[in-house]
Amino acid sequence: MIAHKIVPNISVDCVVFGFDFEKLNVLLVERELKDEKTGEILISDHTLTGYHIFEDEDLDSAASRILKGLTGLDNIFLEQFGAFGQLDRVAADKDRMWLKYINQGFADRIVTVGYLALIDNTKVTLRLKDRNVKWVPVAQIDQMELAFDHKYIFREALKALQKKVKVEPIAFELLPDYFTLSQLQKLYEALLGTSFDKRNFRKKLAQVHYVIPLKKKQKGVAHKPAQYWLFSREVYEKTRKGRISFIV
Amino acid sequence: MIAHKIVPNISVDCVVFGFDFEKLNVLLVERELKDEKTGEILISDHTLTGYHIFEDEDLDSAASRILKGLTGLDNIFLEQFGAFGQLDRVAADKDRMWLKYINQGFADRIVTVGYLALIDNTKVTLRLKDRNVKWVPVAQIDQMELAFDHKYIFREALKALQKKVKVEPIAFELLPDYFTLSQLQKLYEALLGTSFDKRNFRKKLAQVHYVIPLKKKQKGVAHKPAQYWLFSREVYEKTRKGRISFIV
DNA sequence: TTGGTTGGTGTACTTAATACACAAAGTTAA
DNA sequence: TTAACTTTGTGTATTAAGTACACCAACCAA
Repeated sequence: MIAHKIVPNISVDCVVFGFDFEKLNVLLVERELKDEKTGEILISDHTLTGYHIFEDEDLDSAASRILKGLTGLDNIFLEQFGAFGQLDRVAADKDRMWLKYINQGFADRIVTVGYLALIDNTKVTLRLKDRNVKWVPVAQIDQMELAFDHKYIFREALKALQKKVKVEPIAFELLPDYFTLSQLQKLYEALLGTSFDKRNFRKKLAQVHYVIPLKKKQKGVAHKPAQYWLFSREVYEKTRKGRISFIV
Repeated sequence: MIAHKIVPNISVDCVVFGFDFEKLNVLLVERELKDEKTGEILISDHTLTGYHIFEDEDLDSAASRILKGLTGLDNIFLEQFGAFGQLDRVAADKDRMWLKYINQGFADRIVTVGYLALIDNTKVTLRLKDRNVKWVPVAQIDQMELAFDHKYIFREALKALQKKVKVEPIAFELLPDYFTLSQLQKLYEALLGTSFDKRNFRKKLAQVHYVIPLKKKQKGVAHKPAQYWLFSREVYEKTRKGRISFIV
């Protein structure tokens, strides 16, 4: 493995969303710092997943690299949603202490580029050397303590996601290759924080041709088994109108 | 005036749009470099308006500063639409030559944050010391030579603008405080590259309460004078529904 | 066999989108 | 002063989409 030189004042941060068929979750990394002598816990909170870009890589590549490291997957949905450069974004005492502790030659002033990542929970087992990674329900983030300006960045990511989901069929990135319509509806409800009428939701889907029924059905469930459906990006690209929309 | 230290590898670029009641224009700065001895023209093309950020300012402040210098105005509509960090974005021969010539200690690798700016043409006279600034119709940009990756950045800006305009009432930023409905329609047509039926366009506007008729009328025009209207952001904020919408 | 659970469907009503044509109010030029 | 020119401003009929709402079907478990 080649050693890459980092750019000390530019990073990317990925806000990784996942859906567990119940609620929307974000991926956070635990951050803990103990006093070497006393064992006192100096820092205990969470961060988004991010790192500095390398001298020899693009922004997008840096984000892909980070996600690959985290999930083992390429081809994850990944999209910029903003750049964050507030003067004080890494200036809190604990954050300075942390940067000093990890001591990797980062600058005092860091601009970070935020990436939205949508992943299919069912395909992935997370890993990150030496660090604990976990899924946290988005509704809980407000009560949590996050490093740097990561809470702000998370909120912007969520807003961007909610906006985008109304206008483009990206929600499917959060589902397995095939899924039931109830799962899809629950996902939209989780994403947008609303609820839909089942019949109307399905009527709307019927207008669209890129959600396609399979022959397959659910098995082993204690109720009428649901049909599986699939999202076809190909059909979407071919049939999309200039108009806005799809759902709400 | 205090001397600010620049960040050598981070800049902002503003894509400034204006509307002349006929078509949509972008603001470009002429870039020319002559050989000192022979007088031969080495570079002759255009750039967007941008500059490096200072050590002691935010990204947003940097963009505001640049626009203030250009237009004399604060309170211009200004919004990030992307960060650009391709490895080769400042690597073309002429661009390297230019950076060497202006010799201000910029880095080889520069990440720039793109800002969309919408300005009311009627309020502004442009200025930029030592440089020619001009409005260029967006339709012409494809045939022009632009510095760095500025053509790409411009295209991304236009896409972002077109997307946004369908969903938020930002087009009004391009018009004077009061305007006729035909002007508004022409603006939407210019922005989206489509055309609308006059009656349907007005019917749609009538559903919305934030475009408000004034008592004033046009004067001195060689036809039936049109009524003036005004956009009220206040009414917009109060009456907006969660739903998407407004025009096309 | 019953009860529990989720899946899947249709109709009536309201609201928005689209297509389309002509008289009114001003200026200009003969 | 009149006629020609130009842009403004308006309404209706038709089609498409959004909304509100209730019940039977299919499977499992006990």
